[in-house]
Amino acid sequence: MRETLNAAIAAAVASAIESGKLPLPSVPEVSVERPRDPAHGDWATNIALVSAKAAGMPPRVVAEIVAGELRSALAGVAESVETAGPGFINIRLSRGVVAEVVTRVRAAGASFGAAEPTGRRVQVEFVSANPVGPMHVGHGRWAALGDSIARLLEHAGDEVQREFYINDAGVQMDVFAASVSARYLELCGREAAFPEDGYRGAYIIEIAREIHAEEATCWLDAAPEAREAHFREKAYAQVLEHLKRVLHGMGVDFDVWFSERSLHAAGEGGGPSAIERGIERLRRAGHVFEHEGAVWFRSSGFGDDKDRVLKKADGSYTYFAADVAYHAGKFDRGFDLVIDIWGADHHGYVKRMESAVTALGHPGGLEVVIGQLVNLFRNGEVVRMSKRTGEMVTFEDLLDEVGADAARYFFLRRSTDQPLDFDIGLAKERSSDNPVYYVQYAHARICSILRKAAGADTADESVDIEAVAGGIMVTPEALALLGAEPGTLAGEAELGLLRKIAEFGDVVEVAARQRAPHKLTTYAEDLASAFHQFYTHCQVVVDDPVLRSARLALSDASRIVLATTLGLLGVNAPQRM
RNA sequence: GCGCCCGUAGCUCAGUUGGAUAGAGCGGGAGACUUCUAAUCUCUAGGUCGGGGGUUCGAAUCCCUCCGGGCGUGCCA
Repeated sequence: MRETLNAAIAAAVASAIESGKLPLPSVPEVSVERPRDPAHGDWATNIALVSAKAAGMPPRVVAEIVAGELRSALAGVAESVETAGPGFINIRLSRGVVAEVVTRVRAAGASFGAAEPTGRRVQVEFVSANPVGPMHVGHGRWAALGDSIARLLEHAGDEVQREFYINDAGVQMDVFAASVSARYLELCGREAAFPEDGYRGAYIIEIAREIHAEEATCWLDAAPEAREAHFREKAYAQVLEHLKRVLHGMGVDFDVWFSERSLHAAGEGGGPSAIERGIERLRRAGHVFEHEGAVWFRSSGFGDDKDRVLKKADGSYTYFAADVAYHAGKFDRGFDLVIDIWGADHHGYVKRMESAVTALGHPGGLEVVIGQLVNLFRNGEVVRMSKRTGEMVTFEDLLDEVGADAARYFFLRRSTDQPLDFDIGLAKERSSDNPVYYVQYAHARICSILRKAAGADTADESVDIEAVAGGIMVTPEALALLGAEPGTLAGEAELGLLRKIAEFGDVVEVAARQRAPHKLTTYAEDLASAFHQFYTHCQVVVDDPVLRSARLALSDASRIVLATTLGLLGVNAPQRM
């Protein structure tokens, strides 16, 4: 519809110019928008305001001229074309045209609002936690965020791969192993000094206990190096298993789990490692220099504050060097766009990574989304956590308590760059205060209506909703009954719902482009609200078979869009509550 | 000091990249179930969009400046 109107407006302006009514050198950029206020119609254009100056005429006069042309061009499509305010042209579509969206939604089903395949290959990398402990709630937010962005991009036509980068190289793994080792020795009844900077969480004891249960005391007198090397792998495997299980439990499954270690390992036939080859690439491009015994990347040449070390004076590589190699590899794998989702505490890292990707020959190929942190509350009270003592509410605890649907929904409800206050009490509440239930309830209500329409008990779970929905037959003439009584509560409720459904395509497009799933939760709540109003003011299963078919079809279209929206959020759409 | 993010109703936040009278939920006040789920709906109160300049037909939105908060600023990961 947007395209149709754009074209019609451009043509109207062109014809006004041609007939000499409008003194303009050329047709300006046309844009139509949905007015905030429904009293302003379905669509509005500011074309007259934009071009008034060039035409040397007051905006309202320009608007009148264009509106005159538009009226005849849009006969049959628009019910009215009016000028208003400082010079807007408001277009009100005829009811039949507005109601067509019901047919389009029901024909498209879950793919309503989806774009044609773009052929673009996108990788979304997210969570990417150190495998040395349980996920915290921030990881949960990033998991929900990354997965939903991936779903949005898929809906927008991209081919998407989800990847988890496992930081399994580096000193944190040694600290981890030493911590487990100390707990193991304690379990064996031996005094053991706990590492100064060790991980003190109770989960370390759990891991040690499992090893102890399996292998008893056979590592008690082993050389510390051998013991820790063994424990490191055992503990790593356990944590990785935990990560996969928790993520799967919330509906997040990765295509690739990428090990940082593989970047350090020698290449084919003992050749240079991926890290060494990555540095070599930067060197060949002329962006590497040596200084004070270290190897540097000249990131300052790409807008970074300062240059960054790749290889330390002691011969080891920085985390950044591994990341350079890792990102080089992503583009080798053929991705057109690489999206990284990082916690806010890493935002100082963005510039250097972008610099490296540009230096590798992929300017603009990397996009970093920064996810702000999560503050946990319980009924208004802050939940205190201590990193030092390891006391914390893990993400798994949170999932167990509030469930995957509420967790995902709340994580995605705020814009990405906004810190999130997560209230556990509210997320569990089964009331109207809780937006996730509000939205799901609208979906369940629709299913209940469909069951009734099929002549079944409204609570009969064995009813196949899709089959019932597929059996609803409706004619364009019937659909034109929707909103046939504007000004009445029923008529306005029907029109409001139709308009909200018609917005969906725009919402998905913007949410995908801006990597902003929170626009989906806002939309979901608006759509649910529009449906609840419709439900209150309009009896769906009425005696008149024509009106009934129209309202059933509208309910069904609402159901489909509601379910699709929730699907993009990764939240279930229950048929009964 | 420098860099990034944020500041909108009592609270938590939207605001479609410059549009019309700035919105929603919660909280406050008043109402609606013989009806397809009241986990719902209706009405009402509440604002110098942190302050001040600027850009223009038009600014919460763009530019400058100041105030206030968060994070970052390692040859750590």
